[in-house]
Amino acid sequence: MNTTALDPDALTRGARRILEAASALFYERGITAVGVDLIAEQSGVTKRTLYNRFGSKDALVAAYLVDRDRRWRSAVNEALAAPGMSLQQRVMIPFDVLREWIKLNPRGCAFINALAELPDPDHPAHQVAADEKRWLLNLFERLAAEAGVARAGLLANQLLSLHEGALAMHAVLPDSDCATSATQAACGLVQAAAGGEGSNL
Amino acid sequence: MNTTALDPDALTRGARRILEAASALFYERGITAVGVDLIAEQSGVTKRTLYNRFGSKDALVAAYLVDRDRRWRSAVNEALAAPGMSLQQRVMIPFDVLREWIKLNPRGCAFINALAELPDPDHPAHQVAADEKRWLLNLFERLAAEAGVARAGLLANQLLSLHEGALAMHAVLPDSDCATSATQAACGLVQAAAGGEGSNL
DNA sequence: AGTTAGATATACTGATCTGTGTAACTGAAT
DNA sequence: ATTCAGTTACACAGATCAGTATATCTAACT
Repeated sequence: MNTTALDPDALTRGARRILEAASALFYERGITAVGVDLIAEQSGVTKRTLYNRFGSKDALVAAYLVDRDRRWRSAVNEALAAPGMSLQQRVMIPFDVLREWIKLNPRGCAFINALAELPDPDHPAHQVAADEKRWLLNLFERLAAEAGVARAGLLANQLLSLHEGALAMHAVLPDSDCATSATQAACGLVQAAAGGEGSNL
Repeated sequence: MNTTALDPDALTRGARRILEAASALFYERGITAVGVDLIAEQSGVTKRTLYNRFGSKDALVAAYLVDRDRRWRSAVNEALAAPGMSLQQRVMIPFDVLREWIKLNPRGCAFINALAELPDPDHPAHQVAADEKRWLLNLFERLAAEAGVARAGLLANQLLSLHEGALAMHAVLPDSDCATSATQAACGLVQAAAGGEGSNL
């Protein structure tokens, strides 16, 4: 009920276990296909506790997406904090994170998948998904501008499509290794836009 | 029941109306969220007829995806038949189709969306989705090879990610116009890979 | 010691969903 | 004229699902 803000450590023990179980189940099996009874059972918690903590399944879905967004941004921000990278290499960081991320998340983008099941634009999931993509888009633009790219907004759009496409294709054609080839393409686009000539891969 | 092959015109009047209604509803609202009662009502046909024609909801879902794949391939093949295009321009044709396609299909890729809701890898939808993506991947590779690209397989992978990413992003950030910027990026990649220098956009 | 928040246990409601049973109707082809 | 595939109308079974009711237990904080 009070978890709308989803303060990182402000969750009770039960709420944390519910969120962990729900995250795994929602991502692996889909949101509509997973019932609250299964989530309660998998998290070793009563359904009553689930409703006491989150209020409704929709609110739990929103909490799942917000938490996932938070974890993903943490991974990107952590990689951005690594020292000794050129400005052009820094633009590529989301792709470096992506290649690791898909190893543990082979079912594509959780936000795209959630929107597929939740057509109502007023569902909180839509805002969370849009925020996540816009955050990455803005990050690409900022990093591109810092690397001296003239039309950083355009390049950011292109890198976003490459990034999201590679993530989605891994769920359908995991053998095609789109993440690696997309990284190479992104590298080429960045170099062309920045006017450089060194190779980063 | 006999519609597993989905012969184009071998459908009865009722079956065709069911498939049309199901296609619109599944794409716009999601598969699990749409019940067979609603499909029957929207198509002006009895639920009994629906089960007589398609046997089960899962089979109807498979027919929906196969039909959609067929319509999309027709659009691409039609564009490929247009005369007077350079070999490099031909590699870009799926992107030209995409920019038109998303105007009537703003909810992203129906196959990606379906997989999000159907985690069972044995569901026929998985095969249909994989076939659709592999067909486009092979088409990109063939067109790239015809345009004189050396590593056509690598370029095809990159173009696929760009294409699918733009399609997916249109569902989340429709204002970002990823289809146009992705087309430009694809154009640049094709030119760089083919060693040419003319602009196609 | 007493209060209180968090959690347990279990049964239940009401709605929805996929799929079936049965009987009758329609229209076209043989 | 008869046959037969396609369809209608409608009720119903069986399962699942989100969410609630009620009463009890536990552990920490004051």
